[in-house]
Amino acid sequence: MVSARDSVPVSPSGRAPTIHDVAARCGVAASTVSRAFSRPERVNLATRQRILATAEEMGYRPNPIARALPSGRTRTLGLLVPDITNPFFLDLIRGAERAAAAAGYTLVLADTDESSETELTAVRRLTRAVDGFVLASSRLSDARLREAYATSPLVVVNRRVAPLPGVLIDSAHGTRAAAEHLASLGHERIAYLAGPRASWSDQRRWRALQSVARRRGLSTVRIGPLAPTVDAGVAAADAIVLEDVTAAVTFNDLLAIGVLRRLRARGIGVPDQISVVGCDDIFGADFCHPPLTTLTAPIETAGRAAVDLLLGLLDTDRQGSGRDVVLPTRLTIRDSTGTSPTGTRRLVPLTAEPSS
Amino acid sequence: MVSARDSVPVSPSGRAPTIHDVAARCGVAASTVSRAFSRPERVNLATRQRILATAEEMGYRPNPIARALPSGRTRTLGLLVPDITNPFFLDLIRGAERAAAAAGYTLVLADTDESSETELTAVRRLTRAVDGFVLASSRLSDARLREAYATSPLVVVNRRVAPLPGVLIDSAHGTRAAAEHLASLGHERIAYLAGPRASWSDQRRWRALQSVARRRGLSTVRIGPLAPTVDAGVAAADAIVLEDVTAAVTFNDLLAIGVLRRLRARGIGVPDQISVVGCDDIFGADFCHPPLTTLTAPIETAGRAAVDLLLGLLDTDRQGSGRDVVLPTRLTIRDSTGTSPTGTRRLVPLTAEPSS
DNA sequence: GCAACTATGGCAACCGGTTGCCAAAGGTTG
DNA sequence: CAACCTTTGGCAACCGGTTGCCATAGTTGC
Repeated sequence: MVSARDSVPVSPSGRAPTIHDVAARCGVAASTVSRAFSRPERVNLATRQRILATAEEMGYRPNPIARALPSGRTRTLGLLVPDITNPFFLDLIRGAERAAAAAGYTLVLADTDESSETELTAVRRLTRAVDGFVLASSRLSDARLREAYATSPLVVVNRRVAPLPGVLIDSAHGTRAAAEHLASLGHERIAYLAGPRASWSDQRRWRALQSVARRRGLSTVRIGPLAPTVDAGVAAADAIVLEDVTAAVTFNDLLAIGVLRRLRARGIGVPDQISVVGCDDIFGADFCHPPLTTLTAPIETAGRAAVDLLLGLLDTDRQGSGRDVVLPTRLTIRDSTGTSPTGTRRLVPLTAEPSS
Repeated sequence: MVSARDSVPVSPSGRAPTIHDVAARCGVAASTVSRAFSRPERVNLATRQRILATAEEMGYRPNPIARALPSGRTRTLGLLVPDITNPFFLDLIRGAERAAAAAGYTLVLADTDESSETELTAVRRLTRAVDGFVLASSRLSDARLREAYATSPLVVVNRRVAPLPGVLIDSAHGTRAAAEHLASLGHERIAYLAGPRASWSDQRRWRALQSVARRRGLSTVRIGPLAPTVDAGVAAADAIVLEDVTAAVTFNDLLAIGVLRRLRARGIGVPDQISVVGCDDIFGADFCHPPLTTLTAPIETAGRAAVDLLLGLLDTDRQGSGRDVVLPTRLTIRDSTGTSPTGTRRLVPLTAEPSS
């Protein structure tokens, strides 16, 4: 009714009202007020309503810090990414934030700056401040990760480390599809622009590419390791040209976009002279020029899955509800790939893969 | 020396060691251990070193929650954005995260989903969990914002609300430059794709555009309000065509990219038939097709400035160290603007602006 | 040689909630 | 009507630190 009442916090001291202020005003004990909020069935309905009304009137809000102290649970999750600059992580953050919000959790975000030092420091600093961690593309060693896992619940993304639950975007299948796509377009020599040395997905991708290359009699050349950035792609484009390939598959879209940019600046036509395949399908991949053929990765889903996995770990009821989550990629063909300028279009039918 | 020692936490109970465990092991009181960390000069050097060594050996880490309770300071800042999906906020988050990290603060991120309800809930939920807020493009009413400001330190971005410190990216000057640029290319009828109704910058931009239009004798048409998304841009492109303009200025780059995409799909040449000017220069604006002429906004700087302003608010020593921060935009000319297909190229010299 | 001062460490209250345990009140059953 | 059960609320300890105040011991000054 009185608008001033529910907007301005009423407290004796002028500071935010506490459970004790409410209790005093209601003539009950603080514990009863506490229970009125967190354990309604332990309090008489009438008493409870009186307490809630008074609390509302006084503008009382439970202090999350005080609440977290006895329980040790903050309803907060830590998300650590190596580089916020990378739009890949934008999608991941988005998915994680949504899943966290849906479960009533808050997300704490930290950029580890591609440094395992910084990452470790961040984990230590946050350790009792959050209920668990999602480490995306962690730069920590396997040993360090296991160690951290002993201390707090933790899920890794894009890593496979023995006992830790992880979310993996497996581009092996997608990479094979991309390689077959290139082979069918007559490409015979393909460059692979490799990502960071420690990357699990980089290894998967390179192996998948090679397996198709062997079967199809293509030759491959690996360029890298490269930082997963546009600038590195710009620089690597020249290396591609020197290698005299007709197609390039890149570790991620940022590299591919860099390559596109540089080739364009040099007047080298894409896909007329060189075909380019990216990976991830980040924001921008569909409207760059030419629109990028890429492996579409369910990044947002991965962020969501990581948080769900972590929440499962926290929930003592359904312990170990699931270990790893493996998400597939699929090939999205746009305009950056075309028939090879040298080879003739191969119309070899795709052979069924051995199911090993 | 013994590697197991500094990695495995040693505690009597099996839980993480506390200040009391360290104190017991050292034969001192808990308060002394506390002081050894937070008030070194109050403890004898020898005692202190003994305590630190023992703490290290036991793998003791201060509990940030327990630390925050008496002081009320969590060394954590809340950053609320209406839509993480928007790359504009990616840059803002990046800047904010960096500034926070540099000051030893942690960032809590929340997406308010373009809803003032959600935003208010998030503020309330986080209120005692963070030391202050950065509200980016807040959807809250002025009254609510002032109310929140009474409760906790708070900085707004892209809003101007009487007593609250804010960071503003003022595109008025940039918009005038863009309008002059279009005028000099012979455009006489310009569409403006408006952003959300409540947007402060949207109003600034529209007014700046109109002021140049009046001076230059151009006609303008306002389309919107529009959601600041690619999809809205796609839809708005058709409206632009119907309006029979030769140039369009958009509220942000997402809209511009949507417009570009749709015009391309319809076979309408940019800039041959229609020129497009975006705003913000987000990731992707330079490699879309054609590369977008846009107002480059120092978004990351804005994020950084917002956090710095907030930290200044928290720091009782240098209270009110600065109120608003206004950051300018500048016109970045790329390939989405060109001479008007109808008008002849105007070579009217730019008149000096009245300095009012 | 004694008063005054300083350096150092301990005690205990406190931050704002949560929760185990107990007591009082009221209701039920035989 | 007594024995017992259930409901409800209070007391007090606790979560893990921080900090004001005090006690002790050692140092300095006169």
